[in-house]
Amino acid sequence: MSENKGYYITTPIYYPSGKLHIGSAYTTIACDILARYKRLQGEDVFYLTGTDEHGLKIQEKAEEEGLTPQEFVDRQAADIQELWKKLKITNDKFIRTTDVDHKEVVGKIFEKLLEQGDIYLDKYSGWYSVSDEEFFTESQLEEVYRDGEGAVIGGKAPSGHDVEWVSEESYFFRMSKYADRLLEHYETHDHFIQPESRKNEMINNFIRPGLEDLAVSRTTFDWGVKVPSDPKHVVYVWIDALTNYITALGYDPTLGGFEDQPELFQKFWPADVHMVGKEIVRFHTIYWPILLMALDLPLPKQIFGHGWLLMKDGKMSKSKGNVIYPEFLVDRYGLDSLRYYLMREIPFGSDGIFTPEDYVTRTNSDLVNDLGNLLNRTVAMVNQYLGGDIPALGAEKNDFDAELEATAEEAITGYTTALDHLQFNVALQNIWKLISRTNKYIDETTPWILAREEKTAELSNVLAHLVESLRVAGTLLRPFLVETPGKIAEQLDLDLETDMSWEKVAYGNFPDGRKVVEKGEPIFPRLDVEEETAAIQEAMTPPAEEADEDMPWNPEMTELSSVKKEEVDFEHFDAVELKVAEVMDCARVENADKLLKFRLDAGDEGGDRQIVSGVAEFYPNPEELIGKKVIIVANLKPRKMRGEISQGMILSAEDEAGNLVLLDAPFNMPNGSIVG
RNA sequence: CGCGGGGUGGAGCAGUUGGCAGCUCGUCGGGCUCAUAACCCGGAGGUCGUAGGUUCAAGUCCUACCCCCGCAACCA
Repeated sequence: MSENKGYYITTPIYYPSGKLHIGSAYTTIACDILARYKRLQGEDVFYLTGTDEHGLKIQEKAEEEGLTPQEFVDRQAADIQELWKKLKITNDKFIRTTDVDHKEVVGKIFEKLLEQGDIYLDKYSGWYSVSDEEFFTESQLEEVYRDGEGAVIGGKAPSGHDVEWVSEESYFFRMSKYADRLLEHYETHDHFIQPESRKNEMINNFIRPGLEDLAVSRTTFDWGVKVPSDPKHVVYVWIDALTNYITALGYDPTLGGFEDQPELFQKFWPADVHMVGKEIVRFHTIYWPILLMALDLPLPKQIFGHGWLLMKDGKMSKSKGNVIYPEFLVDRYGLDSLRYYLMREIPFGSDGIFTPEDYVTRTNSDLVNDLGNLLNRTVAMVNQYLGGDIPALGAEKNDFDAELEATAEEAITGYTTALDHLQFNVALQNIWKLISRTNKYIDETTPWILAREEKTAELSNVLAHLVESLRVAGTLLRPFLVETPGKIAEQLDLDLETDMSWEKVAYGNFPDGRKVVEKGEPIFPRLDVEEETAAIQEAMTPPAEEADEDMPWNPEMTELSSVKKEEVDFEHFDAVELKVAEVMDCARVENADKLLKFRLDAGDEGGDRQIVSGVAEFYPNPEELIGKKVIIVANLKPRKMRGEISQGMILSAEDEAGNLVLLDAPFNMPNGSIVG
């Protein structure tokens, strides 16, 4: 804090292959609050967020939509920036890995590491399937061919395609070289990884077993930064994406060392906090620091791996129909309600559960009842009893006053410590302690009785305490809520920037001679719990596709949009042999959660065949399937799974939610009947 | 014995170095009337996953087991 440096905070750069859900908004809002908090305290803050726009998946997505990758990411990045605008995110820069200067520096960094010998060219040896464009390890192969001496000489990929031993060129980063230094850094920097528990996970699972050298280039796709000295290679995500944190500040390895870098970089690097989701802690606490060591740059001060926002039925996913998008909540309830909920409901660092009901009740009880109503009743009383003139605190202090003031002081210190430790929910709890105490104070001092009895001095003192509590609470809320503090200021005739500054946060700084607004409008409208719960629920359920009713049906006009795979011609399809088979027996496969093995009569002369299928979770009582007639792919190449041979595949249907059902064949069809 | 997280009043969670089990919501009863059916007070409700053990004392330490959730393996 005493350093003469800026405060640098980053979110991960998001992968814009689809629409961002509320989880990314959660991270970004958290960082925004931290950024606003530090700015409020007068620190010079640089807040960075952005997008990671390269890679195979983007290339594919773009293709699907008939766009070039660049067109695709341009649109996606614009959408995301639109969202951040909507959430009033105060990032100082939005970096895109397709930015020209970023790409240029990535190339330079790669070359520098290559020159230094940290990156070397080698063969990525493995079993490669040309049609899948994918490498497999031996254990991943469906089938392994061996020669007379037992040496592996070939095999088949899970897709059934032949694999060949390919030594694909790839550049590698020497991770192991830096492992000891990394461990030492962990030990000497207690707060490097937060929360603490994630640190041991990293050490035990990844570092101690030994770091493997990291493949940092690919030749299997080309949407990315080309390696300057070897352009058939594309720089893979590690070096391309992680380096955004330094390229955003203008880092350029060809300029020289730290002292030769641009001012912006020298001012803000190393980052104070890299905020990341727990799923990418590993990349940020192992690969990234090692990369920085290789570049001879200081390491970030802290990596904070926060938890996930889960839904009642587990992880959010489109197929479960439980995805909630932030836009909806903002449009319906206002931005502050969303920001409040996210930061209040989830202890930062662990997972939290989103439910529509929670959202509504939390908003009602905290924002509407406690805070909104407190402001409303206070303003009403000042108007009714004092003609709107805000009084000064009385000279004498009774016990109620003292207790209220003490609570305010505690709230301020509690809030500060909490935020310094990134405990957003605790910080909010502290503010609400003050708000609750103030509501209680009204009951204790009963200003309406004081008014009736015309005890003007006492009454003024009480009301002065109310407005002052609101001023303090409003000030503390400034990093969290973007509209509310301003509304409080407005109703209490305060200037947000001067009267509600961090310097004046301490109790007792309410300026003299102010007047409340004549009619204090409620700042948070009350929500109807049932109605709103239902509304959110509905927003989470994907709408059914709407049919275009105006046009007469013309099948030729119909876009076959439900098709995901490439067209096949008839011959290829005809190569597949489908048959009716009867389930003679069915049981679980040992040591496998998802597998059932079926003994099937498919009319084979040699007897029954066995097929292993990953449907165990949908058929908890496998024996019930006995006697059922199913449809199988009869000429599929046999393969072993968990040691059990599988001679074909049983057809099944799967809905969007992942529910799976085996397809029935009519009972009167004899076993072995051809399907086609 | 693959790795990790977790099991605390109806729901969601706190519980630091072992010392009478707390918070928010809900619920029931009361108070108040300045306020957005709000606010304030009080009650009911928990053998802290199970079984052992250490201790004067265990949600908190030790052992075993059960269950849930991620990841990994495995889903043609």
